[in-house]
Amino acid sequence: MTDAKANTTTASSGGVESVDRALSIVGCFQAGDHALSLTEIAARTGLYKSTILRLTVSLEKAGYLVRHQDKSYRLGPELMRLGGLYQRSLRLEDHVRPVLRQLMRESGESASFFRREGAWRICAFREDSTQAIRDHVHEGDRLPLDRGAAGHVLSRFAGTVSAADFAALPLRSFGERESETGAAAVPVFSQREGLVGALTLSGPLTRFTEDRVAVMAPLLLAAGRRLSETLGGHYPA
Amino acid sequence: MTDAKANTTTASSGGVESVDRALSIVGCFQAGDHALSLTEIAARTGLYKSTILRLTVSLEKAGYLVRHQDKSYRLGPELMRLGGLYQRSLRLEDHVRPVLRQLMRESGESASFFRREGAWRICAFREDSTQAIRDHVHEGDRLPLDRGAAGHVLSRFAGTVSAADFAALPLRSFGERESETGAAAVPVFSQREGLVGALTLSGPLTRFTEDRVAVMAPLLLAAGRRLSETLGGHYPA
DNA sequence: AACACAGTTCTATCTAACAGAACTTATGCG
DNA sequence: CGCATAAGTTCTGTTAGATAGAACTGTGTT
Repeated sequence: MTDAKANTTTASSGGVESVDRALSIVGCFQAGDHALSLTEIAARTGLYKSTILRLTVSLEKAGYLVRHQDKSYRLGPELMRLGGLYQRSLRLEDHVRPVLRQLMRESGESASFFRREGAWRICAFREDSTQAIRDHVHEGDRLPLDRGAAGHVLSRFAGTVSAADFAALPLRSFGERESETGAAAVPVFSQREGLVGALTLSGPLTRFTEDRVAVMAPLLLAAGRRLSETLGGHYPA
Repeated sequence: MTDAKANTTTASSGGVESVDRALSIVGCFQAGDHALSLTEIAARTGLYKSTILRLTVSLEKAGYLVRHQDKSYRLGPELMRLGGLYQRSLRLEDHVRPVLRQLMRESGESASFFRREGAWRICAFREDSTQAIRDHVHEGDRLPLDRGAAGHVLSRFAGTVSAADFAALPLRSFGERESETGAAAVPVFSQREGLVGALTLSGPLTRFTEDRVAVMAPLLLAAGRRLSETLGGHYPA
């Protein structure tokens, strides 16, 4: 390898450059971006506009992007199909959703299920509270692993776990990831994978006081235990 | 090289081949496929295994695919993030308006989009015909749910739907809600909500004869299907 | 009218994507 | 148990085709 232009950000081996670039275009859409202009995409990715124009033709053909009248790019419907497929391929969903729904009904607060994904946690499933004031997290959202009740659960119950760890459940957080939000969370285990995720109840701090959380605790623990048993994992007796 | 101009034959033109191929790998996952082997992917896409191996490195890096212990490929979590983003970026209006405009241009009649609202239906969006004689409904108008083509659609396609229901599309009404007005309507579905509304063409009975409506029918059906697909819902094949 | 800026087209150059053979594990089957 | 066959992986010479960047068009602003 005669060293190429100074440019290459990824540099590292393997893969196909044009594919990396194309996916970086899709990837530069972040929460809140409804539409991005060619110039904006060029700024975010560092690619030449002509290159983007070429790559987006392929992305449009595949339905990953849609170009609007005003020349702006938006994400395309194929992503929804694939996102749905991904979720269903984890058959977790069938078991988790009913539990979330029940948790939400019993507690009145939003119930979510987080999975670890590298150095992050993603909200795999969620049942929103029906109350007017609630926290806003959506399925697919990626949150930090080191903040929030669910984050702590995914960190602490990843390896071998002591009885003391279970005694501390549910793990709580108050105004930690977001200043106005509180949460309580428990782990979920399966037969084959061990820790698969964290069940959490979350909402505004005004409703997440120590007292209130103490009421939610047994609901969460029961749900975590029940779901884990369904998946073949188990809590200590 | 010699004369570049001549070589316009394949004309699959535009786009980047390696990106097309990479996306065809992701695209070959269909409902029910939890995991695909290298060989299976090669069979479905027609690509060489070595090519797939190279391309999948990029797809894995981007989180579009995950490779399991057993060497099988599964869809990756990035797809869920993007799918979620897509759904939230859906502003119903952005997708409905262009469809209405096209419907109106193709048919020459006023096109409207109705949503159910309790025991009523309201005209959420509308594109008026340019003809001098036309029916007069405005955005925001509240009409009865039990009269008119769009009303019937919103009633009949609300719950579970049979193939026979689809065979009857578009639903028609002649001088029903208003003595001088006729209409034809089809349902629109989305991924999450199911039935979201009804697309309708309406105008004076003098232009809404059985014959004329028969001409509009395929336009409406195509529009309903297309819009539904954009929103992640679907018509039966 | 002149400017600035977004989007688009075009092309010579040379990278890096490709096909296919060769090789190394796994899996089945008699 | 061992032979057969298929799955997965690595390697390489060739050249297709992806790239960078200049040039161009169109649109809105002062």
